[in-house]
Amino acid sequence: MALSERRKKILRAVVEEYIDSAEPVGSNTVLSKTGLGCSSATIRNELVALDKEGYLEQPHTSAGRVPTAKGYRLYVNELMRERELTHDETEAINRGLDMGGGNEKLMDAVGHMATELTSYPALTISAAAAVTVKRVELIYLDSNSFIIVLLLTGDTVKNKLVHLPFSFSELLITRLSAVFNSSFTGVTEDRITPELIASTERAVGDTMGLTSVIAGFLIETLSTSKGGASVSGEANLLKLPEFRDPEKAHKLINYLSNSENLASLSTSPDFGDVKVLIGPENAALELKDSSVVLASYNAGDNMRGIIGVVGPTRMDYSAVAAKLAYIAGGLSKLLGGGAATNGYGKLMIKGDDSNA
Amino acid sequence: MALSERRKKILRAVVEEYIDSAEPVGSNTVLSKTGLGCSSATIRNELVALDKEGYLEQPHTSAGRVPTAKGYRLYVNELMRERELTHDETEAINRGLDMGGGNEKLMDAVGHMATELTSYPALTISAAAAVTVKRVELIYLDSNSFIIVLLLTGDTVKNKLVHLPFSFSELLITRLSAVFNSSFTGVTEDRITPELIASTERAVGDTMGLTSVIAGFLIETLSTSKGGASVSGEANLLKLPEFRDPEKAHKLINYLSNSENLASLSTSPDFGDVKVLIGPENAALELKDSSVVLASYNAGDNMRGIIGVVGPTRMDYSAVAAKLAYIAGGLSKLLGGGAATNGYGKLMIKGDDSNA
DNA sequence: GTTTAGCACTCAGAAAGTTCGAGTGCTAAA
DNA sequence: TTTAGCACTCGAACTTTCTGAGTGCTAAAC
Repeated sequence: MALSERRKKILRAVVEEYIDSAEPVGSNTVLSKTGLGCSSATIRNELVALDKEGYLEQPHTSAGRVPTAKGYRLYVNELMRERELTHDETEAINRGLDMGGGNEKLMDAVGHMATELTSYPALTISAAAAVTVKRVELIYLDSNSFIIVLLLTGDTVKNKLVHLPFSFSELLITRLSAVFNSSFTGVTEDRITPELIASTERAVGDTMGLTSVIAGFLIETLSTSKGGASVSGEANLLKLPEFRDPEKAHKLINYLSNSENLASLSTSPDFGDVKVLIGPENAALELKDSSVVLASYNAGDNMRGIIGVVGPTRMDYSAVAAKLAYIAGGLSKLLGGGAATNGYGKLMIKGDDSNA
Repeated sequence: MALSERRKKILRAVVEEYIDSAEPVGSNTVLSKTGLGCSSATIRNELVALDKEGYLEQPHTSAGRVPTAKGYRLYVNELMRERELTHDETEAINRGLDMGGGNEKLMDAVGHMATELTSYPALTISAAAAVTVKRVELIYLDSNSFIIVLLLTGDTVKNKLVHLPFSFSELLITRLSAVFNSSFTGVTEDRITPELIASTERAVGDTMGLTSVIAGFLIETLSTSKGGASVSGEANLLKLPEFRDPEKAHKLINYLSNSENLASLSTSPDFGDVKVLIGPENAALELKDSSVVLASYNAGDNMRGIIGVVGPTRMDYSAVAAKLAYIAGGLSKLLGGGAATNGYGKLMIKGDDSNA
């Protein structure tokens, strides 16, 4: 059953007020916020109705109302006013994205920026469908050491300095370089078999195991480059009244510091959209009292990234979603070589309605 | 004035009990801990004396005693029993150090290990006297892009993929490579002047500004490689009773998350030793209620690193110091190509006695 | 049927009061 | 110098009281 206009207005007022104050909202507050031309008694009647329908609840009789997850859901889906970013905000984001640097550094910086902008912990997740090596370069340093440089899909560059206790010739390194470029490029991790390594070893006449060293680094690099997740700004939780109990904060922070947990957040197939997961909509127990807002972006070369923030259910969804959408749009443009499907920074919220 | 044997025993008992329990220690507890053959009244008399001399204090009349910074200082300098690491502990550390990986990754891993081992936030700081580039390699990819690979003193390798909106020849890249290797190696950041860049540009016939791009990356790399600091495991503070107030934890975490703050901790010229800074001995206001334990190591090539932990003044100094000393020793061996001055893992505590 | 004034009622949280006991300092005797 | 003994202190925990924001209901007004 659809809600009357008035009830919607009231629900919106309760949600927005509660987001601000973190305290149960009473009928008088609603009255003054909505400017509805009726008395507080009327509002109370409406509140009872919203309560019955499950959009609001009371922490205890004779307290004001607090939105339920269902209430937030409706708010996010229908009631929320789209928040335009200020010029300063878009400027700040553009500047932040501009600073270049390696891929990982960029993600780090983006995470910090999201934290800065929203004052919630931010998370960045990236996942590649299939990473392969595009180019292998070996740099001979001296008879005991050389550098491996790998160019991966997604234009990430990885390197490693190898130092060995025995000597080898520059010629061997050159030969290895050529062979690796012909046999190991465009190949996914699982295709680098012991057999391939052994045959390469024979082909190049490597009796010292250099081939395995290099192949080992390839495998390691490919497997660690498949994706990653990190958080920043966890300490911001401590400022929030819902985490007045350090125990609670600790639990959530612990959960977030495990990158496997984070990675599991990325399952949702949203692209170019912003996704909001409210309280119990989260699969993880540790997030049942919190909300997560995620925006995904196209990182090129079949890579997909997600940037998000975690906060209390009482979160300024509208501002957070707008900021993340803008950042994600910028990243798509920067990395994916094109705008996101919905256009750069266009806010298009898709919720998880399964629980609503 | 030197303390009598009995008073030392009592002081030690108070400190160790308080480290354990975080609660003021009474005369009866001391009695049962020391097994001293006297009555609690005698202990009380001694406690009053220790109180008068400034080693202990009472949170309020009729509470037990708590060590002062001076008390901890004496404990650390004279009373503390050296803690031997268990086989499991040394094993764990050795394993942790073994896992190789790039320099930064290693430091990250070491920080996490220190956190794991001590359950306090750990910090890693590194500082190089003068970083220079040992070798420059340019890898031509296509007419619009190439990779810069830099080998720095300390055997760190840095790279960057450069993508430009105009074409250049492979020949130019090769020439640039040669010139950079001859003119820019062994040179500190401040010696890379606009004049040098301009003359290089002329020498190599670069009209497109590639030289500046590469030199810019050199400068950037040299300046960011001079040192760095990072923290891990901040959330561990939340478990401690002294940080029951989230506000307090937040302040400290904030302080620690600023790497400049961390860097300023490294001023103390200890080498191969473990340094303990107790509460007010810390220069920073934010650390006045906390203690910091630092161990430094030789990272080779004139680089010096520090690994440390931050915790409440009530910290198990002996265990923490032993663990850090062992880690630092291992790092010296691993990176510096030799044992620390005091031998691998030998514990040698040097305090800051200026305030004692 | 909807709205509103009016009022009794509820209940968390603050404030004030009470109890409890660990631990003290002091005294006087050993 | 040590110790038994004892009055005293004071925070922590628990109880009680007070307060007021906010409710739900009723009955009259629109």
